[in-house]
Amino acid sequence: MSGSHAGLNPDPAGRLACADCPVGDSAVCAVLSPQEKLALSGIGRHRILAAGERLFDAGDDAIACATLISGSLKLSRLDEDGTERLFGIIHPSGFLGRLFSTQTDTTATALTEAKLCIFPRRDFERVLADRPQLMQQILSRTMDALEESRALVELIGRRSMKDRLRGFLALSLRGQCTPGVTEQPMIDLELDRADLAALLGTTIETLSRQFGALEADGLIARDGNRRIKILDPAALLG
Amino acid sequence: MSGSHAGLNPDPAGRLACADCPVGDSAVCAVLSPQEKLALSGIGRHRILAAGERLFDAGDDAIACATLISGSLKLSRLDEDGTERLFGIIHPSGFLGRLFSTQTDTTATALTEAKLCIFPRRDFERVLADRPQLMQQILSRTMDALEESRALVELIGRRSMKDRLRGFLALSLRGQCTPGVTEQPMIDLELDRADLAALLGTTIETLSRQFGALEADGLIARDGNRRIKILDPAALLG
DNA sequence: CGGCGCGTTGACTGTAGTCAAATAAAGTGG
DNA sequence: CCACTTTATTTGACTACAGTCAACGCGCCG
Repeated sequence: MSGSHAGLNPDPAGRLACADCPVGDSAVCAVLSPQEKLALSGIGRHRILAAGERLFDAGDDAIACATLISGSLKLSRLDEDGTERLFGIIHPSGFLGRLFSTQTDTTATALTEAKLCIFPRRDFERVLADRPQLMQQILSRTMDALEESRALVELIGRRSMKDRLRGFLALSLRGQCTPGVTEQPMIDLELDRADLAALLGTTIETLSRQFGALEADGLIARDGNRRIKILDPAALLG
Repeated sequence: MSGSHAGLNPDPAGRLACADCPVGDSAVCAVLSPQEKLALSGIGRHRILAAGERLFDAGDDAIACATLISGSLKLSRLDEDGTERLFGIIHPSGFLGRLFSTQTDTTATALTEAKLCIFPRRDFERVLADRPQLMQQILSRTMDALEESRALVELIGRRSMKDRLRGFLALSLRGQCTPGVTEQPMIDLELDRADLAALLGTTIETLSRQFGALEADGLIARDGNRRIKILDPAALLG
């Protein structure tokens, strides 16, 4: 790798180089022609967030939407009493931002170092109006996000914490789609206990006990704090 | 009123009459010109659901999207263990349906008698591709729905049931937007206890007790099973 | 070595779930 | 309009589970 940021070589003027973008064929802009991408890249710029750094999803008027190039982000909001609540995790090629609307107070925080391709909201909306395929792409992803949010509602609506954690692990399992049929797949938790508790609507103590319970049941085995081996995938999904 | 269905007079052939549609200027189709509406009405038809009747949101390939004309619907899904889980309520002029996707198992059930304007998914998608304003309208509403779903996540993520119910009442209060500044506004619950429990992720017994607790606190007063007078709006929202 | 961040464990309390029964509301037919 | 049936909601007693506060273990870095 020649640059410090693998897979991305912005030219000296800071223009986006789409040609060698690692998510060029899976992000929303994949539906655009090279010329259209060039036009879009004219209004966007790159930004790198260090782990823990926050991007204001909508609170900031200038930077309202973005594609995640690498790393991962958590979407969260602060309750009125100061408690953090997680809504989901964004992975590379994911799109984030609230178009056509007054701003929300949802923030995006980098879980790892994260590279983003960000666009001013107004400019992006203008481009959108002329490119139906791009708008359809965004619509489709927004509907996916809605689906995902409802899956979360379903998850945290469960009464027992053991079921919530089981359900979360089941979702993670599907999400990771480990290539190659592993009998006992591994899950990498991208969240620490505090974030996972904020996602599932519980406390770190209860979470810890439920991990213990699932392990005692022979369903999982822990390897360090964030690696989980699934001993009985059938029981997890069932 | 001449017909049995107030505000709607489909012609003898079953074609939609958009001219006197009660939600014609607030539904997604409001952005279309009269001619465009005519074209759209050619692919849609009306349907009336009796209270309790279900419309398969996506399980049915032929009927995949719709605008609600009157009445109200609940969106729900059945957990693998047979428990119903609510995701939200649709009101007149609301749009429902999952475009551009494999089907989900979310169903829509009429809470009251409900009139819908339904469209075959494929046909609707074709129209969408040619009408950017309509697509933008749908995108905007989908983002609203996502916002709403996240508000629900925030709600049911709260640990205490009293807070959940308080939060729900607060949302209902904003939602109803009673015209005229009432000091002690009324809320009409559109859901029975079972549905409300399914929405908030609890049981009808606990719900009942929390209603009692809020009443004992002097926050609300109940009038029958579904009417709530808000005695202290400030405490509810705070 | 000692402090610090993160996760686990323990003891205790409070709150929500469960099963069962009573009461209130709504619908039905005379 | 009233008596009766059916359904919806409330209340009670009990149990189990999750939250809270506090202490401990562990790996990491200065």
